[in-house]
Order: sequence, then C-alpha cells, then structure tokens
Amino acid sequence: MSDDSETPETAEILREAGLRITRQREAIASVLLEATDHPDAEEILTRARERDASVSQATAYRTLAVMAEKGLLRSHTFDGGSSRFELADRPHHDHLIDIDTGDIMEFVSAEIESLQRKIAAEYGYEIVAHRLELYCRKK
Amino acid sequence: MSDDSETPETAEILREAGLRITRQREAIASVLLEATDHPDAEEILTRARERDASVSQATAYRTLAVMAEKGLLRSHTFDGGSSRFELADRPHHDHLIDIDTGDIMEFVSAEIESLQRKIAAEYGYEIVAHRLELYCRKK
DNA sequence: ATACTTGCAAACCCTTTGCACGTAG
DNA sequence: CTACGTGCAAAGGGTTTGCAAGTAT
Repeated sequence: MSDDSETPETAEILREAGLRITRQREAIASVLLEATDHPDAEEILTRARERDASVSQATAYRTLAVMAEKGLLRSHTFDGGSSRFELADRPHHDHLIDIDTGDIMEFVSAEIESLQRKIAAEYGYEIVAHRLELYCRKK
Repeated sequence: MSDDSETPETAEILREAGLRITRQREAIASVLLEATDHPDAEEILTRARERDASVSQATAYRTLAVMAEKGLLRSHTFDGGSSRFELADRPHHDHLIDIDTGDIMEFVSAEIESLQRKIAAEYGYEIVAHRLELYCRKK
C-alpha cells in the first residue's frame, strides 16, 4: 500500500493554479479536499503532517496564502479567532455558528444576497465580497 | 478653564455599568462618545491620551474589554485586522466597507434581519449575535 | 480600609519573513 | 540549470497578563 495515495486531484488543482507541485503542497491540498469542517492553519498543519511529516508551519501558512491568492480557497475569521479555510470549489455560502459547540453550518439565501446588492446599490456601490455570520444557540 | 471638561455623561455611563470611575476610563469613554468612526484600540489610545496623557496601552485594552463585557460597546473585526469599537448606545446596524478608501458606512435592513431569523429557526437556532459586512467598491 | 485599577514590561498567540538549502520544471 | 519552494528560527503585530504601586469607594 503506497503511502502517497493522494488523489491525483490534488496535483491537478495545484497545476491549474500555476503552482509547482511539491509533496508538502499535495499534503495540504489533500487535507483541504477531504475536510468537511473549517480547520484553521494549525489544524491543517497537523492533518497534513499525518500525510507528510516534513510539512513545516511556514510552508503551511505560505501554501494557504498562495492558494487563497489564486482563488483556490477562501478564508474566514470567525469571532476574531484564527483564520479558517475551505476549498473554494464549492458555491458561495454563509455561516451559522453554534456558539456553544463551535459547530459551523453553511447556508445560502438568494433573498438575502439580493437584498445586499440592493443596499450596496443604494449607496452607489457594488459588492466585491461579503461576510454574513449568524452566532446562534439551540432553541 | 478646567481641563477635565469631560461631559458628565462619561461618568454616568461608567457608573451605570458598575465600574469605578477613573480619569483613564473617563478619557477612554469620552473618546468613544465623541467618535463618529470605528477606531481601533491604538487609535482610541492615541485620542484618549490627548485628554489624559497617563492612559496606558494596558488600560486602554482592559477598559475596552470590560466595557464590551458590560455591553457598553461593541467590537468588530473587519477583514481580519485589529478590533474596532463603537458605543453600543446606538441601535444595531451592519457595515458597508469601501475597500478602496476604508470608509465604513452603517446600514440596517429589517428585511435581512428577518430573513436571518427565519434561516436560524430552520436549523432550530435562535440568533444571539450576527455580523454582516459588505466589502464594496464604488460603481 | 480594601478591593479594584493602574503602568510597566514581559509574555502570548497567530502569522510572516530572512536566510541558506533543496528541488520541480 | 534556475527559479521557485522549503525548514528553521527569529521577528512581527495585536492583545493579554503578572506584579507592585496607586486610588475609588
């Protein structure tokens, strides 16, 4: 059983963004591909090291930065904590955060999106990006 | 001309929150009272020192923290920069940020607020707090 | 009188960076 | 081969904290 069983997908993702393919980047990209949550840099580093122990903190941060720059992933800063990342291959969505458990749910509301554009337009602006987070507690 | 011409309001605000009144806190509170923008801790410190040069950085942070805790002010972290503060005496609102100039405008949308509650309810949650920021560019 | 606040400086956390070595292309 | 990527360790920015001295109540 080969240990570098990274899906070929990781290499493609990196190549398409014009990035050189390295073991470390593949490890990091595969972590993001498999993540169903919103890990921060430290957590991504931990998981990447399970795939390739040589990944350094500096490389984790640099890779996340370059991937975000190329539009491969999005970063969010909930509540002023550390940055959390997710692949940008999925459609846009906002977040609902359970303030007791830390669970993060994703949602989309075409109505809200549309109202946002309307508001921005009233001020003479167009939206480049937005962030909507609902900090909630179970009823 | 007395130099401690703080509006009596500052003392009241602090007293009502059950906080001891000190020169430093009055200086900080008065900065917030007069601010029409969204200054961060460093800027608040600078302005507070114009009123009372003895205010230290530690006290600025501690006072902002305790005031936020008592509900006297709200803090926002736009874009992952430093925390910005504003008195909580004004009604809730969201923010539209001009990404070119850094200008911050405030807005409210009852419709969006209502949609947010509806979405949270669908997940079985009630909203404790939320954050909506539109990062925009002039059309 | 006494608990709360302060200033100072050190510590913290997350993130970035300079450097010399390593490697993908 | 050469430009780009890497690990290490040090530095950076924003914020917090331990401590002894000061002060509001």
